[in-house]
Amino acid sequence: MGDKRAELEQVAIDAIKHSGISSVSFRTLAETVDVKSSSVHYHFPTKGDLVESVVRRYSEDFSSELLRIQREHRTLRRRLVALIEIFEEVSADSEMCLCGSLAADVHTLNDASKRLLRDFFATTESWLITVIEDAGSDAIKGLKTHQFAALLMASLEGAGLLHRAIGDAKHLNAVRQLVKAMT
Amino acid sequence: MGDKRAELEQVAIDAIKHSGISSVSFRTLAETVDVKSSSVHYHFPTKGDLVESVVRRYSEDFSSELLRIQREHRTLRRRLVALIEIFEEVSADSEMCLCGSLAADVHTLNDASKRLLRDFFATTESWLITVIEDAGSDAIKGLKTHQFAALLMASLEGAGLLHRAIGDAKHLNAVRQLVKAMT
DNA sequence: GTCTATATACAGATAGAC
DNA sequence: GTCTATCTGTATATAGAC
Repeated sequence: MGDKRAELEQVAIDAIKHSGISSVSFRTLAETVDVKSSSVHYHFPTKGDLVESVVRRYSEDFSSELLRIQREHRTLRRRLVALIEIFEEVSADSEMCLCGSLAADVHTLNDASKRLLRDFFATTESWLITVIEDAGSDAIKGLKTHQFAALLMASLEGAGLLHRAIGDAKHLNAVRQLVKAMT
Repeated sequence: MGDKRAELEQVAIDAIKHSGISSVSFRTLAETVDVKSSSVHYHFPTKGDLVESVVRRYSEDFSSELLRIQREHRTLRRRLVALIEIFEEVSADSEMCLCGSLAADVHTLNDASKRLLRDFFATTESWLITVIEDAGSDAIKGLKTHQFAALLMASLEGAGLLHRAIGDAKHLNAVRQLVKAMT
């Protein structure tokens, strides 16, 4: 375990994805990586600093995944299904999107983290718009491109939330079905 | 203020819709209705009892709204738009669906409340299936009835979550557009 | 970088007087 | 039904030794 800071970030990310920011304390975090809570404060002076770091890291990793999808898949449908599969894999571990999870507790976040959350959703929707336009569409069955992107964003976050809460995959299945029906 | 118990429930409901269960404490609740926290414990022995009561009350009120929509509107599209408008009104107050808000903190709930949450989503989706079938459809543009219902449920909760978090109405607008495009 | 020790605040909950 | 007083646990955060 060379990089304690990175280790702490990863443990925090998993905990937030699993049960939200309120389940992350400096004490539990410290126990998991086998240090004392004051050592966690050495790496992250305040909880706000910790949250800021994990959102930044998660957003970077997620953007890389989006680029990988664009590289590995050529059709709109396959690209969208690949995105849905990311959400399905996270749900299979009883977790959800880190930013969706934090969105539920936005009132506890500092301004920098709020901005990073906004950026995450904006960036992901921009990617959606790009791959739709890349397929030569400016509308999908009556929905403008930006509306279809917003619908997918909301559906994926909502389905992820419901899956984590009640353990049912049907909502994510429905999103998958929507994509198959509309592309 | 005759009924302190009902008053406490209403304050708790508003707080949960606005910022989640973690924002509700016996102390803040007590101050809002001008009693002491021990008096809140008289009405609700534990926090679990309080949550159970508010979910039950919210679910009953919501079911009444669904019945009202069925009474006041005749076409599928108008009924679905009326449901979306409920979510839009809540979002306009910077709040979201109580059960969607609690879904994010499901790990803090007792078993009874978890069951009530599940029931809320199941009941609402059953209503959706009923009004779709009532319109004579067993599928909507490639989606089976139950899949379209699940998609709407996830979209509405997700859009409500995102609206509360980042203050943008575009996701709920997209759901409205979906309904217009598909009915 | 990590530790011990501690400050301070707030959480849920209970006992017993009125 | 509501109060005062209190218990216990946990949270974020800091000072200072090693």
